[in-house]
Amino acid sequence: MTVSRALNRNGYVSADVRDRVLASASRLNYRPNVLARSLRQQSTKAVGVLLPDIANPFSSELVQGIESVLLDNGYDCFLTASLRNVEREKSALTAFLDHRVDGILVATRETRAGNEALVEAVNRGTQVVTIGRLLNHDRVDHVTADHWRGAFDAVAHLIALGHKKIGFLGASIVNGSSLRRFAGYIDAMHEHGLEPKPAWIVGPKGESPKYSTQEDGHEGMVRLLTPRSRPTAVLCRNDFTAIGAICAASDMGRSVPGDIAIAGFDNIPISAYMQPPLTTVEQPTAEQGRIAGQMLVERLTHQYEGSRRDQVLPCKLIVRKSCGANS
Amino acid sequence: MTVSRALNRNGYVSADVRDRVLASASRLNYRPNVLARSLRQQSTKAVGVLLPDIANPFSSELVQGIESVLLDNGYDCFLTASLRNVEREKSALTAFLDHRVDGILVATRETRAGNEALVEAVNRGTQVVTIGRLLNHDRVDHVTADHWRGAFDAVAHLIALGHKKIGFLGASIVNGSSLRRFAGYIDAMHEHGLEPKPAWIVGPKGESPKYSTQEDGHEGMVRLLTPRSRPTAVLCRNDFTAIGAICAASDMGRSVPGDIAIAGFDNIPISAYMQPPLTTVEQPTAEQGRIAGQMLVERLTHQYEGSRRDQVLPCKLIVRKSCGANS
DNA sequence: ATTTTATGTGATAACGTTACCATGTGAGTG
DNA sequence: CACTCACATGGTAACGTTATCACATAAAAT
Repeated sequence: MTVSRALNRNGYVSADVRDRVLASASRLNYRPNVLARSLRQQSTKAVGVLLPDIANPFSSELVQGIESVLLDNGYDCFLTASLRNVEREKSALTAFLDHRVDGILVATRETRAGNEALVEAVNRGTQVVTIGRLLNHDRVDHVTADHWRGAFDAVAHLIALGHKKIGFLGASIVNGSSLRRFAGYIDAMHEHGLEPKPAWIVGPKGESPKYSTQEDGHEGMVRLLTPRSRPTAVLCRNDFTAIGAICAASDMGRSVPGDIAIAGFDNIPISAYMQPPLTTVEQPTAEQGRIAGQMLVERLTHQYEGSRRDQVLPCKLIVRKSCGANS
Repeated sequence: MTVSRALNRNGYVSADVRDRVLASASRLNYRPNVLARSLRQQSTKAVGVLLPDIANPFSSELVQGIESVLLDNGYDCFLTASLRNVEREKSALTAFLDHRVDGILVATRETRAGNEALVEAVNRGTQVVTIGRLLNHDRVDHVTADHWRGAFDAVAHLIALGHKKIGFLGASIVNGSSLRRFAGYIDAMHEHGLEPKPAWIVGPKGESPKYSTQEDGHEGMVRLLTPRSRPTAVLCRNDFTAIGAICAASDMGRSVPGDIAIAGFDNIPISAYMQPPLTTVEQPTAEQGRIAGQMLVERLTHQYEGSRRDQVLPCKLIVRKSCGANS
């Protein structure tokens, strides 16, 4: 017990004893067994971070924000990537719960099964904070960027440049409603008295909500440019799809932005280096991570115990050349 | 005890009792406490994966390979990103050790401090396998792609296309020797009777080994194209720098590959969608992950207890348009 | 002188598992 | 009939910590 006090520097220990304990510990290369400590204290001082995938600047930046807060507060972070796969997500969550993490940060897109698993986690006493994902639970805080307004602003920008036939790449009309970027596009069109035509909207074909890669963007742009009624501008679901779309347009002999303007979303670092540089919408990613981390820490330390907090951060339009603006 | 046997399905338990136990467990939403189990069994059935960064298709693919093997063998994986920062790497490693992972997979670039920490981990009994990183220890297996030959082949390709003034972007002559891609470039030049000029080689300016981003590539290409003695082709350290380089060339009014041929390394998914599509060297990333995972599992289960194994996998040249080959 | 307070040390139990051993049953064997 | 053997069940201790309590001493306050 005295040793424990000496190592943890709490309680009364004489300087002499403490020094001898610390000296022995360092001589023996002693490291406390976190398992035993966690078992006793019923707390691991570890949090799990559930990411959509990790080949993604978004995830990386988010994690930086998260870790900056959590490490400072004495929590270790363990990451897992769900690969946008429900099974993987559930098993990752189970792994976190089995390892008794104190809290979980979730940055994956919502799925039914995932939500159920999360609610169960909360009911078990694990604190959960979501990032860019809705989870209807009174004790689950939430932080997100305003994707809706980001898309709205991007469309407004395209309209200001004279475009009227504006398409969206990355959502299907049937199940796109949960994608706030898509909703922002639709609402912006209506707001400006324009009616989005179904032929200008391409996305996943089946039930799958996935449509996030360069391949998808390429395929989608081919579909957009083939029919008679073609858009003159396209807002893409994210920068990856936008990059695929630029490539497809170029493959089909169309110039960007001359024949078709293309805007992305997320402002991944590479988008500034495209030919042409990509106009896109930036979201405050690291900031979301920091805030989510902060919210989680406040829950874990009982600094905050109230009901759900929602924080929505603004996005920012980054104008480059892919939409023809002269800046 | 009987309950433990019933849940773990080992030892003798009557069918009746087992069913009742399982029924109760499921009714009570029981989950075994992994901490207690690990404490008792002196094994967590978890492995830590130390990644260079996570905004990287390389990491993502690697993790897929790793997880495919480890999950099948009953091990959970926890990821950490060192962000190419020695302090972060050490603290991540400490976190793994403190949480008593059974094994560690390391995919970061070697550093002195990192190596020392790893050797200490091994001496504590934690199994370590490295990926693309040398660690001189008799019990540490190692898997890597043949970066040297990949670069060698890429240079040979450029030479076959008629280039003689071939540069390298991403290493400095002083501390580039540990970068096998750079060594492959140098050796290929000599092998073909060409002498690489210092002016054709750009990389980090100080001690730092970092030179991996689009920004770096852009900056490097500007430096390459400014002086009188300019290369006609450049092999870049990776695809990110190559993409930055293409952008810089274009910014300076040079055509790729007309004025300057550019090759990358890694074949990240986006490289096929560049303008022009990037000629690059592919490494079998997921395969490295699978093999490393397999080696680790064999160590952990005592299926293999011999001395160090080294596995080197071949790279593959992916010819696209950025070097002017007509395919 | 007595009581309080601050300081220091250690015994004990508990966290939730499982390894190991002890015991018990009933069937089959010599 | 005694004996082995497969099957079944449970008691006990241990993994490495720390919360709690108990106690001891010395200094300070009454």
